[in-house]
Amino acid sequence: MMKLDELLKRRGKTIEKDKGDHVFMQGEADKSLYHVGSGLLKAYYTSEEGKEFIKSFLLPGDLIGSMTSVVSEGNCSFSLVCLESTSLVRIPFEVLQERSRHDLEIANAMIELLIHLSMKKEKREFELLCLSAEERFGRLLKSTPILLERVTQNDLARYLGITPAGLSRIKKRMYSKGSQGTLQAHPLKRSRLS
Amino acid sequence: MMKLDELLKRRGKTIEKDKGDHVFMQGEADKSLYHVGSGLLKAYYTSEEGKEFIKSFLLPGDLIGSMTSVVSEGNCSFSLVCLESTSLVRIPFEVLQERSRHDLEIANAMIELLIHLSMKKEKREFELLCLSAEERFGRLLKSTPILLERVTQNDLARYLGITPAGLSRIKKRMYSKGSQGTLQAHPLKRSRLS
DNA sequence: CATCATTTTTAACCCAGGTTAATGAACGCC
DNA sequence: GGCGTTCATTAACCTGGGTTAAAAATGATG
Repeated sequence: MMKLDELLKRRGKTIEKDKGDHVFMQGEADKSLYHVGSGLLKAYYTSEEGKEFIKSFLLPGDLIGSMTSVVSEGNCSFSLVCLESTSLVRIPFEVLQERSRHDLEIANAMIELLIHLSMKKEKREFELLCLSAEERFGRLLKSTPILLERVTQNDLARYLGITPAGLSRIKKRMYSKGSQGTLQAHPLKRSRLS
Repeated sequence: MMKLDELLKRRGKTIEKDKGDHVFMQGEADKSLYHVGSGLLKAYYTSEEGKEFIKSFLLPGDLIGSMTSVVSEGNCSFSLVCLESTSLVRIPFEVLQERSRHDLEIANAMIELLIHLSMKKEKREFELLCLSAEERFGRLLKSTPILLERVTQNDLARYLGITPAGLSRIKKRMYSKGSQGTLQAHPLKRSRLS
């Protein structure tokens, strides 16, 4: 992992983006690994009807690749856009691959990396398959409460696999359960961002 | 990939299982890679309330690992059970890891393998997040129609993220649409297995 | 601070799919 | 060939969440 950081530093290029800028878009041919330095991004699918489905949010330290795409013959299966001004490091996947081919340490760092990314996907798959939207929201509340203050309710809902109206109802349900029940203090305060 | 096959042959152990036998169960500490030689298996999560959610079906040629688990501190996050009598090759993940550490070719085969597995997860994630149960069923119908004749409607439904009753309704809906519409010949014939 | 744009919440209505329980097919076995 | 078992379908009822559109809250701006 040390070695991979080093490689990223030596061969990667730092990219600075503003809020709203895309890093890449669904359908493009980009195959790279990105390391988030600062800011906030969202990775999302766009359906044929133009609907948006959010795959994940990315925070500093996170890694995301456009190389495990499978839809449309190997082009990017999703888009990556900045929700805040963001700095990230990009390294083409070919570089990683080429270096892996004659550097054992790099290859093993890649293995570790891929396992790490796989575990994240596995977790997401589990949540989508096994949990209700309300349970997914509850988990997010515990694991990454920061997100609630930085993404819109619309994005939050699209990440949970529901619509903003649906999310509002869930919050209300949770609050009323919580107030006469055991938990939850204030009504998950409603406020806008930016 | 050649090298990995070879390693599997040399260091892997062949396992023969009967219908109903488990290869490993959720919560166990097993960390291995399995290669399916023949038969049919299902990988599934069991929720706290005891409900079953099917992660995937495995056919000959498929690979599945118990090493990218993330739930419960690294133990298996799901169970693997045979739906038919099955033959598979098991290789402990430590062996792969250990060999990767001093064999460049093996390490690169592992990278390729992990990317392949990641792509499958990515596809599943996409389907669960972006498609309706009916659309998921439609895709399965096209990509792996064989499954329809070899798994129960219950399992099929649990794979699609719905209940058997729900699946029946979807079939009926599709059939009636199809008959006065454009496609679908016979009512997706109803018959049992085994 | 009044207005405007944006985001969030609500409400009304609808539909997909859950739940439960009953009914129907197929199969295996005396 | 009758019987029990297992699996699949159906029906009745209910709930979560979609859809649309309106209302309320917030933030930005002159």
